[in-house]
Amino acid sequence: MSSIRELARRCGVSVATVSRVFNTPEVVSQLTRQHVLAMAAEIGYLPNESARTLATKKSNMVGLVWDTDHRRPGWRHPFLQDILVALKSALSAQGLHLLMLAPDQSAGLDSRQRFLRAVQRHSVDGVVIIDNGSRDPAVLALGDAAVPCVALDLRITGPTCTSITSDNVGGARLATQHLIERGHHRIATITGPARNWPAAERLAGFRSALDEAGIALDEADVVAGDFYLDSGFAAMNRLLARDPRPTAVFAAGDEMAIGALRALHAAGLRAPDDVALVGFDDIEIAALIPPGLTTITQDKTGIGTAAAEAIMSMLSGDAPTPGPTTLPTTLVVRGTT
Amino acid sequence: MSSIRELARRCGVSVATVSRVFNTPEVVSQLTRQHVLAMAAEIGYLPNESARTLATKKSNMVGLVWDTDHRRPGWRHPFLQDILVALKSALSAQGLHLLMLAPDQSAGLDSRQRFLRAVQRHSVDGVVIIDNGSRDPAVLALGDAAVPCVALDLRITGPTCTSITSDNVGGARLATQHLIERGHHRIATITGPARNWPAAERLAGFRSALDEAGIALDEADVVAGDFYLDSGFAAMNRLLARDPRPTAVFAAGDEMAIGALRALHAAGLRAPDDVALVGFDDIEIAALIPPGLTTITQDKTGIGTAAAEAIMSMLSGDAPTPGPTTLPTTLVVRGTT
DNA sequence: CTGAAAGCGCTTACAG
DNA sequence: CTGAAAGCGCTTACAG
Repeated sequence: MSSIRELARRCGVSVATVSRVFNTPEVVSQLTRQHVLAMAAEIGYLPNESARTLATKKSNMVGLVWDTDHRRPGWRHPFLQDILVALKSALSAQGLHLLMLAPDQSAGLDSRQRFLRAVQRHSVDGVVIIDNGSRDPAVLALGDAAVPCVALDLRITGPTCTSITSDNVGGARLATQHLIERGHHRIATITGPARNWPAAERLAGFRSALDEAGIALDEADVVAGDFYLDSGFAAMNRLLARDPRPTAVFAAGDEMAIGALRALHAAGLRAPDDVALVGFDDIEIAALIPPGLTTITQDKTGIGTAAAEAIMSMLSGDAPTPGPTTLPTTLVVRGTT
Repeated sequence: MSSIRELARRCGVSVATVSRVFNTPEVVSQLTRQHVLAMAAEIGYLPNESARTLATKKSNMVGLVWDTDHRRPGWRHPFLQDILVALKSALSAQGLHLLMLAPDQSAGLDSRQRFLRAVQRHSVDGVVIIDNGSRDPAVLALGDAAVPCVALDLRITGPTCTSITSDNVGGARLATQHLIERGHHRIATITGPARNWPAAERLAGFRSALDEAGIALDEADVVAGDFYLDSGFAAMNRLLARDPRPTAVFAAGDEMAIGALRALHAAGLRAPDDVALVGFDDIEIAALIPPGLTTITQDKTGIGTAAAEAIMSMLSGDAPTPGPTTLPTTLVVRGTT
């Protein structure tokens, strides 16, 4: 609460000097430095961040654009919490705060402007964007903000923008190849929403692995889900209704895989004997649900850390990585294959 | 980027007038208001929040104190994400941003000061504290900040502080009574860490329900876990080693309950026939893991919303609710009982 | 090594 | 309904 002026007065120095002991201590004499520091501790002086931001144009805050409001009810990022922990930890280690922005509420804005304006008003040093799972890429307008910007699982363009995502193509290929190695040659897939970037990549990886193995794909074996459990259930039911039915299924997300597993059980079938199943994500449940879901692991902590590093690298003047940064995925074999 | 001065100049009015059209529009003539607004849109003027905060001492930011760094590795709040979504949504609806604070990095601070200082420097309008699961209540110093403050699952004192938690006593009683109604009279419990507030309450609820039913409790049937899966596994093994063994177990957290279930299976036993089991939390897995975990539901969204409401109510001048605000818990019966 | 002064971009009594 | 002016709490050339 006590201001720099008060502290300066008590120390008999100018506010400039006080400012220097907090910002460029090496430039002030040891004696005055110690005096100022001691007095600061005594009266509980703490520099006001708003004033600093106003004066320096640097806020030490990274904006987080995460649209919790326009979501379909029930939407839930499968492992956002893990990403957030890693992101916040890495940022915190550098003294950067993470500002979860509320969309600007001015009347007459389309949703894609609301976050952009919130970003601009707050002098954040950078922004990280998390896929909101909505069909409306409200958020892409942020490419226009002249601020370092990293998007997770979302394509974004702009001179200060970059993206981070898992190796979805590679992961899907691993999953598919694993099924092939298990001897399957009639392999179906349950996909995510067509316009979702990771979903598209996983489908592409699936196709390419099949192709490479010379296995033909019946398009009726490609059934669309929406990443939610229920859609996996429904999709598996459609697959089971086929005659003959596929002997293996690659579900492009663990939640859907678990829905698919339920459909199997409901039909009196079991994995892997009747149908082999592999998922994608490696969420906590995957290891816990019997017989254990074979799946592709995303490096959740790595994603959060990479996002922080991308921001910080741009903050220190580097150009953004041109293409998306892709994190390795790995196969973890459990009971369903 | 264009400042209020620039906009004023272009409109031929004073900066005071421009400020008024954004803050108290009803006080300026319709004509100038429209003119200013139009010009603002044209040149892309947006008020600078740091400057506003500096001038008004109100930041429209709520600080979030969530210590991701001092956690034991692997610690993971079982449903923080759900709380966060609700909290952020409710805050956003009122135009409040959520600032995830990095602890102050000044040398020579003990950890309990770091967050307090971060709070003080940022002129946040309020702060919400999330239990960091650490034994060191680093965070309790925040009771000293002269700022509205709500803590989740954590006791905090101070003239501007209040707490929010689930009805842990009531929930534990429900769980225990349910077991009693199922005919059990030898009921054990797996507890959380003794100094954890919800853990203590759940144990108290468990005891009181037993008491009320005139059922004696062998203290060897109270075994301590730490809320993690592995501790549930270990605890159940200890319980199974008893002779005779308990016929029912109340685990004070779902993760531990799932660990307990695994221990059961590993011993070739099943729930509910050999041992009945009820958990606490109702995390996603509870419904998914066969045979379905009977548990106590916490209102995760309600907790986040209540936190936002408590803050906002204090922001509008109300005194903090004196005691902790307690959210109802409910029993959901599934396959393990 | 230190100080005086201007400036960062806003808000808000105070007059009119 | 509007403007001139002081003030919010800092930083940073510029001099010395």
